[in-house]
Amino acid sequence: MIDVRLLRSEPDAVKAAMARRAKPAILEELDHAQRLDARLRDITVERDSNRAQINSISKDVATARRAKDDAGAEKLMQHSRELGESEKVLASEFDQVSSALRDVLLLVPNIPHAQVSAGNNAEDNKVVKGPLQMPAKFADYQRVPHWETGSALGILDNERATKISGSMFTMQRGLGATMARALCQLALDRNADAFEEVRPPSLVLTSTLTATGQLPKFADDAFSIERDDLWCIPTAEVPLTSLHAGEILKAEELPLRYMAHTSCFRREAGSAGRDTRGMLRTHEFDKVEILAVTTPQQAPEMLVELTNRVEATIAALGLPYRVLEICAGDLGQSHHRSFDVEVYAPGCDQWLEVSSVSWFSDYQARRADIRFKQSGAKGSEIAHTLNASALAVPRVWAAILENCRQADGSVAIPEVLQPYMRGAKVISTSSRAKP
RNA sequence: GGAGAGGUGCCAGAGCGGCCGAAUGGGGCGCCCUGCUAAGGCGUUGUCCGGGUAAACCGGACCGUGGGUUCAAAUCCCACCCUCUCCGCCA
Repeated sequence: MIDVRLLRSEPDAVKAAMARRAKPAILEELDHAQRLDARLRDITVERDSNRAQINSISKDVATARRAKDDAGAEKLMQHSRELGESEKVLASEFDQVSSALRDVLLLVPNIPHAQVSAGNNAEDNKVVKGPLQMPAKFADYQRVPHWETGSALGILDNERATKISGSMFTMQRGLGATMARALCQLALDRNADAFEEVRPPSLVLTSTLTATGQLPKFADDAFSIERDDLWCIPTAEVPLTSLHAGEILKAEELPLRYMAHTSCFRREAGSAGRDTRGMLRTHEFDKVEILAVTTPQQAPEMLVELTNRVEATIAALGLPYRVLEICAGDLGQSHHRSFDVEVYAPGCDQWLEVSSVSWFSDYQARRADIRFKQSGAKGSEIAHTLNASALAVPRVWAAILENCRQADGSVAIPEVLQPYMRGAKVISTSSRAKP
């Protein structure tokens, strides 16, 4: 959520920055929010002074009662009753306007960082690094989509996954399943030097999913368990961000760094029928997320650190990759600035987004009410949050199957993964799981 | 799932419907005393919103959450949430 006070004090600057998102509807929302805010302040002033009168009369009533002046007390009470009536009106007006304002603000996206490049959509995102580790030429045996290699080797069994759970679910088997787990272990180990490992709940409250920005706008993208009013997390970002919701942290404790390996659940409502083969788009997948809570000053440096960490893991796997900066028009709802790391998959001839490294400024923290306090200082400030996929399993798994496919149809396991795979160096038909 | 107890400030813990934003103790911070330490003395110690150019200051809100009663609610009533104990069930 953006700061209403900023909209109040510098509306033109806010609107100019927001216009870069290239979505005119946002500017209308901002106008609407401004009008509601002005109205809300008028009501607040009136309501508070009305209440002040009631409070003061109540004290006078007590004084009169003590002085045995019942007639005087009765008169004061009568007056206060009248004020009470107008308070009821003011209070309901206040509730109405403030919840209307909140509803609008929840839909308003974050303000893009000044350095975010201009652009209207994904086409305008610029490659800021790479491609790296890209061979001059791919062999024909690398030009095989992972779903073909996966089923030939018996490590991807989507037919049965679909039988069990319906479309867009996948299942890895044998060394395929082992490799999925190995990737997570690798990502955790590579970040354990600075990030505390957390195993958070996978089901969360509506308020938790609202804090990170998925609700109310993107309700269709999340699985919900209506009977219990719970939601399946689309990413560990959701519970990790809310870890400190409603808390006031000490400035000297920051930055806080957390990582978590969880399943992620996505309805992919807008993408039905897209990327249906293989593992590129699925309802459930595993991911290791890294997340930081920082002061505003620490955030830019953290953004660089997270990007470096994500990149280093992909580099260690030996995969071809590049880094893109997301332009203003393609920036996610909650994002202040972000970079995508993409891996090239020769079999399906696509650059696959394997991580989005994002800085949310105070947008999520304001929703989640995460603050920090400088020791000795009065008051508190809203914290900043940042996060990244340290490693999202399916697409990296797919990219390995395609990049590391050998002439004989087997897949060479990247060296950094081998220690997590009981020493296996290659996945071949001879290591095939029984049907 | 059943029965009972409870949720108050950084912590512990008190709180007849008005004099309670809240006693008291501990902790933290500041000062004093002391050669150092210990002990002691005095003071101070929440968050949010609005007004004010601003420090001062003024008004409002907050005692699990949401409603209600009342001139007035931490205190009374209702619902919900959470925690603890016991029973049941169980990976």
